[in-house]
Amino acid sequence: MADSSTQVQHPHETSLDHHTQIAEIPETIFPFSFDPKFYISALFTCKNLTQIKQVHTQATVNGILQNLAFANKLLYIYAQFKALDDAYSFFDSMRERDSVSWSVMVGGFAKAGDYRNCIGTFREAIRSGVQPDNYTLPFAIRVCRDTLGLQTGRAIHDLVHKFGLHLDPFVAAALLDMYAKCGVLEDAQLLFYEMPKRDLVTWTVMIGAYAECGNANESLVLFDWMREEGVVPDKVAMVNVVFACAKLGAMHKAKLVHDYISRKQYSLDVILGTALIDMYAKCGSIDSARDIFDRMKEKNVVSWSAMIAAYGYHGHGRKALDLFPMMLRSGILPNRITFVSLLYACSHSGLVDEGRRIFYLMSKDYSMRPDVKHCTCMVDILGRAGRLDEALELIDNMKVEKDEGLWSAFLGACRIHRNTRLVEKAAKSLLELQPRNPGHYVLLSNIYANAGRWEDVAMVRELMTQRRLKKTPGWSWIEVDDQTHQFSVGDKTHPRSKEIYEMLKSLSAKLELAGYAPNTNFVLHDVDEEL
DNA sequence: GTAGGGTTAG
Repeated sequence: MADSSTQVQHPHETSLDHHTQIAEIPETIFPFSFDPKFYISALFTCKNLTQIKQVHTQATVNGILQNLAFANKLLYIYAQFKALDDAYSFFDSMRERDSVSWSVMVGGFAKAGDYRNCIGTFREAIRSGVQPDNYTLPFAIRVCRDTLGLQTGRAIHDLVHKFGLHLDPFVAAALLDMYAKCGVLEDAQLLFYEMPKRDLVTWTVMIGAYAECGNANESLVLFDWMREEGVVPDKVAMVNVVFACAKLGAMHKAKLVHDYISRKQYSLDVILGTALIDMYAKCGSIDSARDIFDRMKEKNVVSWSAMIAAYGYHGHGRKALDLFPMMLRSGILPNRITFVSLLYACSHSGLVDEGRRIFYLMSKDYSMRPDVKHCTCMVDILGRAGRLDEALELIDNMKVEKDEGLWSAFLGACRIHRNTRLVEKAAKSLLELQPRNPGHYVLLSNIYANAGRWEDVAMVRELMTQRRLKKTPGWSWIEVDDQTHQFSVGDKTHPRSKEIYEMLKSLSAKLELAGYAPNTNFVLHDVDEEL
């Protein structure tokens, strides 16, 4: 293999600058050259696949392919232009490959979304005895993240340890992200606390990981800690912090974080802006959300959908619907999520006809076939309005697979309208769909209890015991004056528990005096301790 | 030859 620096220069190109030379000649004519650098420059001026192939051909004729630096660049350019077939067939023909060649190939498949070939090539690399490096590993790990391939991810983590790369910031960040998205926060924590030094991206990923896994409080703790260690957050870090506030629903924190963003003068780009809209809406301030929305210079379909959804869960169905034509006028096309948000807004404001219109509009005008989420919203809209038969008809005629959420929506409607026959049907469908979910058993048992069918209650309870299922109690929390308080059913752990129960008692008494009769249908037999 | 970012039903 000739090294380009020691190779005798060809007389034709002695004093030429490669870039100007390429720019000045017609595309189809290539001068003779035997210098790989010349071909590498040529590759980076290519505007399309045809030009790349011309350089490839010329390089072949002049024997440049033997040069590994050139060959790797050629691979890279093919991958950049998403010509993975060309890249791979060339890769296959290479007589010599180094870790760069492998990582370009693995990364090429990863970026093209070809997960199977990405992991396949990675495996091939390991088998062929190449040392995986901090370039190749993150690509393979991110595939595990995107495919939720925890098992493969763990196997790769073992490899990482074997090669002593677990403290590399690129590798570690990829692993943290993978564990968090696969829902095993503990694994992410272990690795994170093992690291003596963490860079901004590592901190950012971990902040996002905690929020993602439902521990947004810890995200904010990490955010403070990160700054104490002298790591300065950037915009991407702030998006994760904002996301954590949204998850937490804590207005006090939300304001602090927004103040911080304003103080640091991070410009409100479309992503940070959208995250803030969502945060304010979920923390209860629809006006602040709208304020951000109005101040955003650039808005895309995600920002519009976020604002529509925000009005939706604040019960402002009309305002949500009004945004739709405005969005269209500004030249933004709706996506599937926009329609979910619109339908959701209808269901929470009782807008039956509008919901129906949107539902038909999406397939008629935008050729989008409603998926199970759209159908669930529609079932919810019809069901809440008491049109249970229509809702059931929609379910029966659905072409897409039915899931838990769909049956839950239907079941909710049946309970509101006290339709015992349909309630049972829905609960049984749920049970069939998810036989390991203890919640569904409790639900069915409550329904039987309600109807006085005690034998059926016993049967369902027995089934639960047999299958070793136990319902885990839910928690709720509320933020008061920068303090988060959390509660569970029958919970007496709060320091002011006594006062809280007394207050509840007096509230119930007042409600009763005002003529309110609580609907105990829904709570019957929910918790054993209360019986 | 590398990384981390926003919206969605029940």
